[in-house]
Amino acid sequence: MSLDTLNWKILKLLQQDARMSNAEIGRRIGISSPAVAERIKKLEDAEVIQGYTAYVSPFKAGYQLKAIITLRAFMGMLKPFLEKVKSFDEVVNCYRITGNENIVMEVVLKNQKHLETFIDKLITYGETKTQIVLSHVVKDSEIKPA
Amino acid sequence: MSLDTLNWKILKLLQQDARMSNAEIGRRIGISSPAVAERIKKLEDAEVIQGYTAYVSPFKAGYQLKAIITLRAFMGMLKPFLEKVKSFDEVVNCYRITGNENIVMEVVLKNQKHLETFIDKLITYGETKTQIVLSHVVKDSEIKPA
DNA sequence: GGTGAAAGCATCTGGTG
DNA sequence: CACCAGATGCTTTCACC
Repeated sequence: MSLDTLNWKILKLLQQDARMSNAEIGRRIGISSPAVAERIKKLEDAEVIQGYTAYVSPFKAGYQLKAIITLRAFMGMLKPFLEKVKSFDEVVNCYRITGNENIVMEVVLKNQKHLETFIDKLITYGETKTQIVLSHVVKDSEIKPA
Repeated sequence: MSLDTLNWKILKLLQQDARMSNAEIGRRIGISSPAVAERIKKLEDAEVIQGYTAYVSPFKAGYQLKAIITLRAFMGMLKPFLEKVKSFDEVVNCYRITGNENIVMEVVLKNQKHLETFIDKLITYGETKTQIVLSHVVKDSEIKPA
């Protein structure tokens, strides 16, 4: 998929505001709205754009705590964990990584008690390390031309 | 801000597809489109919804590598780093955390060479630990009622 | 990539419980 | 106060160039 200047301008605008109308995008980058629609469709079909999402504040939604939890899975427990983790509502992001530890997760929690019960759910799968998030310094910054 | 059942249904739909029209949302949850528009506006004003974004595949955009980099800042280098990190295009997310290490970052990189030059940029600020992401098991899962 | 007509949508207004 | 219904102006969509 060729990402020319125009496509990158569209990606930039949609990353900044996914609900911007095609007409408005067209006005800003100097093409007609059908042309914008066509380009967006191709970007979606090529899976350059994988979806559009509203960013809901976990804090405003009742999650007072954010944490980074690292897991070092016990022998034979990595596969079961990878299946199970999808069902944990607390886990916003989960990465499988290289190194001594196998998993890094970003989790949201209601309070300390919730953190405690969540960690208890993990101990069957492996050793955990928990780091509480103090602030979110950079938040889903936009992908730029490589 | 009160998050009733209807508001949570709207949040769910917008998290799944931020470009869904108000009319379509209204059809699915059983209210009129002006009512949807009004509720969305209030959710935005209360900063429950903090924005709408297109998810662009880093891989399709030319970033072959993803990594989790942990930084333990040198004495007096945390503040300068927190200022500087916003300008690093490679950093998609950056958290300040509790514990021995001060910072966790999610970064996207073109290739190993790019990883090397990026780590070089960090060594003035502190000690780094790099973990290459093998797979993204859970990706920005939606926030659910707490 | 543009244009123009038809269908659909957002938004404003006024009105109801 | 939250919602609905109808009118108006944009927007999307589809034809075609």
